[in-house]
Amino acid sequence: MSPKPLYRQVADALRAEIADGTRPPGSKLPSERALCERFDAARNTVRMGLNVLITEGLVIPSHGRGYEVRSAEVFVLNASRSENLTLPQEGDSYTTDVKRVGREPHQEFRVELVPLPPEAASRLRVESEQDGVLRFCLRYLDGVPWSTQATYYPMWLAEGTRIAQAGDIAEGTTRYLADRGIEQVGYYDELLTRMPTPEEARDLQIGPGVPVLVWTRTGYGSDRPIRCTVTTFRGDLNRITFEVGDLSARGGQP
Amino acid sequence: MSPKPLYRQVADALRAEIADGTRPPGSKLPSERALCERFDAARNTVRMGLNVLITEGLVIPSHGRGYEVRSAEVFVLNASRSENLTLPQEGDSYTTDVKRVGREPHQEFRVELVPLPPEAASRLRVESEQDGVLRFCLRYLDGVPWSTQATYYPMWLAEGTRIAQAGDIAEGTTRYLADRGIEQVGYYDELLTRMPTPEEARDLQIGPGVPVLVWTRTGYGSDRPIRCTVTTFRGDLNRITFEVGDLSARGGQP
DNA sequence: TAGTGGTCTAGACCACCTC
DNA sequence: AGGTGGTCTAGACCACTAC
Repeated sequence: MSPKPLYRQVADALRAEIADGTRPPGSKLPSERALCERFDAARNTVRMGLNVLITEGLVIPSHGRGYEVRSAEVFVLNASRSENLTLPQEGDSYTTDVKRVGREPHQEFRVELVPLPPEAASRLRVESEQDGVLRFCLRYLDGVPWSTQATYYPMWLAEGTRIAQAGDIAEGTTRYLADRGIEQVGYYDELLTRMPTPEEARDLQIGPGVPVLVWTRTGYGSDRPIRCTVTTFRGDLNRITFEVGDLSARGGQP
Repeated sequence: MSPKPLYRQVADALRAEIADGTRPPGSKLPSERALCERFDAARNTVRMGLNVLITEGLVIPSHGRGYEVRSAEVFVLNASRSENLTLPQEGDSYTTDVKRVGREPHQEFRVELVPLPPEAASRLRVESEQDGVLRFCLRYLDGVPWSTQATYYPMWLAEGTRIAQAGDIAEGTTRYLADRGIEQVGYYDELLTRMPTPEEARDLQIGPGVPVLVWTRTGYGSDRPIRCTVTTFRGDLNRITFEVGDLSARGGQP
């Protein structure tokens, strides 16, 4: 039996203390130098142990203020009800969903004409590099960066609509298009997870050790795809749900 | 302007070389000592830079063999078609789905009577800590650990069925129960991502810097929940999809 | 055996935050 | 000012892998 490396002992000990409630969410860990004494280790070794916990998403380091045990308050997005045009909405789906649970939405918005990235182009079934309309949102919840959403539209759809024009579409683009005869009759959702790119980490203010959840919805008209929406969530703050079939036995649970 | 820290320069330079194809997936990075020379840095500093790339999921370190650029070959699981009893199946959903794309499934299986964990108990609407049946799978794809699946059943359902007995149920449990009058009329899916626990990292042989994708499906009968399935995927190797509505415009795409 | 990454030490100086 | 984490050095020895 080889003994565990010292830095793992540090990580394991602290992880156990977090798990059993000795160090509740929001509390501070002892300082690195204090942990050096406790474990009789060099500072680099203690830092390696703390790094494990950061990578596991358990603690957040703050320069000059110590390490804090992370608290988890997640937002649940119901992907089945989102964009369901038969449900009552005030404004777009995001605003509706967030207000429904009594939290405060805010979004920064922009519209661009861009060459379609390969993933969007293939999903929209147009040539890659061809231009398309990008409607981009950086979304906040109670002032905290929460997710980014990029929706790509093919050029043929931009003509004769306000899609390519700057400015929010108050009723939501899905409804706006539906009212103009471009109806979304079905969609294809893809979900994946990975570590954030440096750009995503910056936009969403993601610390190290937190993955992103990427939700790609391709919306279809009766004869061709009409849009491709890529939503990137902070993995530590979000959960996505789908409802299928008869859930009357479920009651009104969240 | 403060210059970037040296270890970030190391990470950025290597990340760029990976992105532009200079270092293709499967290739080896120069050794730590070689990178020390190239960047005129101490070994610890180079290791900090490499650590960034590990955390981003871009490279995998192997003791004694160097760092390898990770290659991504993902498996796509269609959660809408999975368990759809109207589709032809040979055996359970997992086996069917994997064979459909010409890959080799393998699973290690066990059945236990356990106190229900809180998340499962609340979803099954029984008291926490009460006993339930756990059917657990560790699943491989082409010999690589791919996902774990834990399905919890309430005790009332175990009586008079083979659910609580060890051994695989060849036709799949969903069909087995349906054939015995316990029909799943709807389900509620939840998706989240996080970093793996040490146990998950061991079972799935997940390296540092790779998140897991957790898919929880609660199946409902006409009057109450009948099971809760928690599937934990390696985030680097899996993607989940959902289909809703009329997708005839989509054709037979994968 | 030689080269690789894994672990670890004992310092140093800097940048940030709180008081 | 004093404590915190952030960065960095220059070594050391061990464990694993390849040849």
